[in-house]
Amino acid sequence: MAVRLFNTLTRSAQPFAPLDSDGKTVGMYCCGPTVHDFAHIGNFRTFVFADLVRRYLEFRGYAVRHVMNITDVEDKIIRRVREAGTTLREFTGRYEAAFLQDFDTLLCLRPHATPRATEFIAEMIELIARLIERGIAYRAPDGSVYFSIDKYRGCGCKYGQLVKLNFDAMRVGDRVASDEYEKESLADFALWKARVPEDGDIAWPSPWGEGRPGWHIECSAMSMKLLGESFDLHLGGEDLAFPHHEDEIAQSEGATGRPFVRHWMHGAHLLVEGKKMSKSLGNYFTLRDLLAKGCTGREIRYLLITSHYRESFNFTLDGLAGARTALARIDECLAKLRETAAAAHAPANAALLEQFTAALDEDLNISAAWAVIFDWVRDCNRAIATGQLTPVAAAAALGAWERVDSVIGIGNKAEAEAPAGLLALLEERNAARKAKDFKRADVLRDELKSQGWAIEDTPKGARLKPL
RNA sequence: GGCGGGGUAGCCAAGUGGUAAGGCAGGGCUCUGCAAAAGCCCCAUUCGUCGGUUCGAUUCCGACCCUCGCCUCCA
Repeated sequence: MAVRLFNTLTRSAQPFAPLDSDGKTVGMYCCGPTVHDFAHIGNFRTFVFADLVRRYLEFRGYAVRHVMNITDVEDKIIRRVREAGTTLREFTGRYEAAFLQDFDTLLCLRPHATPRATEFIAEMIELIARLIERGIAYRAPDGSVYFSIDKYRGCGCKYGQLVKLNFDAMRVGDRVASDEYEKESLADFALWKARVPEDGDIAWPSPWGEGRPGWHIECSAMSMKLLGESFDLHLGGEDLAFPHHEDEIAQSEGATGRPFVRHWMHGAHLLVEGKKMSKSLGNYFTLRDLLAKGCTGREIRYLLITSHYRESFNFTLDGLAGARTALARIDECLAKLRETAAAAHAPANAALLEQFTAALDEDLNISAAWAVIFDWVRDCNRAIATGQLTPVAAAAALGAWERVDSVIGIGNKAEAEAPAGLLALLEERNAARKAKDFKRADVLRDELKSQGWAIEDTPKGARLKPL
């Protein structure tokens, strides 16, 4: 049994096998954020998807080296730095910190490296120089350096590996014109952008004069520097397939003459309330907007990984409410398992793990995996309800859950401890109930409720739960 | 216009050439002083429409309708 993953290069799911001779080490690169604003929920779908890929490969025994870039120089950033009258570092530092905080909130594992574009300018210049040396890139009269798709093709390389392209039928829109500098050919793209007055002091020296890198070159330079000229996995949102990833392939393979990435994976976008997210529709949410509505990172993470990564997903506030209920069901089950297991120990239950693995091995069929998990929850609940679950069986179930959770990463709900004063009120209510003074008991229940705690009367006694 | 995804219950969402997972919502029941919480059970004769292939189609093929994305800012 092998992990099968869909590869955009072949448009089919294929068995995953690392390039490394040990068969264990995996290099994985995911296109990270452009730090010009707070990231929105759609951005995070991609990062949670990448986190899931990494966690699952680790679950399957691979040693993953996960790299995610931070794009901290780019047109929009430069404009906003100018508008804000601040420095590049100060501006991007603020949003980078916010991004990483959001990343943690969503319970994503931090990549092993998060290189900033501005700290790899030398590597980018070196890569561009190699392309010029090979005759694939050229310097335009304005001082910018462009990648020549014609020359690249002339070397026997293929442009258009990820997306089927028909350049003749391509619509030439306004956006092409607005990005036009002095390219030889329409499809050529910038490797190095010559400094213009609007750039202010945001520029670096290079053999071709002052300027700044084009957008695509950073990912080629940083991924190859940190993972090698050929590596296993490259991930990103589906919109990046063209031109960003196509151009990355061209730059990298054009410079090295070697295959760049073996396996490309693209996450689909999400809709919000059935529509494309847009500020004017009022369905544009940053993670922070959602947290302000009172939901947790854990709930958002759950919702983002309830559906398959290659399907567009409809993110709704209703769905978010449902996420809370669904997670509570899992939490309840786990709490009861822990109570039943007590001090017992046992190896992880194999049945759950087998089914879970079988589901995710098929191109990360997470929906099928959730079905396995919820079937398991129901089975556990039934066994507990009928008193048939032994402490050893409960411990085995918990052992398996721990493995499952290493992949889905929803963890355990933080067990909030009620303040002593409230516990005293709870005791008072218990006494009142015992004395059949239900009026008094209900008053105490309301009092606790007004302080944000609900009473749950269980067969084993009353307990407090935050509302 | 070119290319590529989708349309499965009230909502979200898997899946298969042999008769439809799971979650949420809803309904019933158990527990409870009552309630809440929790648990159990129920909940699509049917998979966008129309044709075709087949013993059999939601699944394969064709046409059509609707929808989303990419086509050099983009997760």
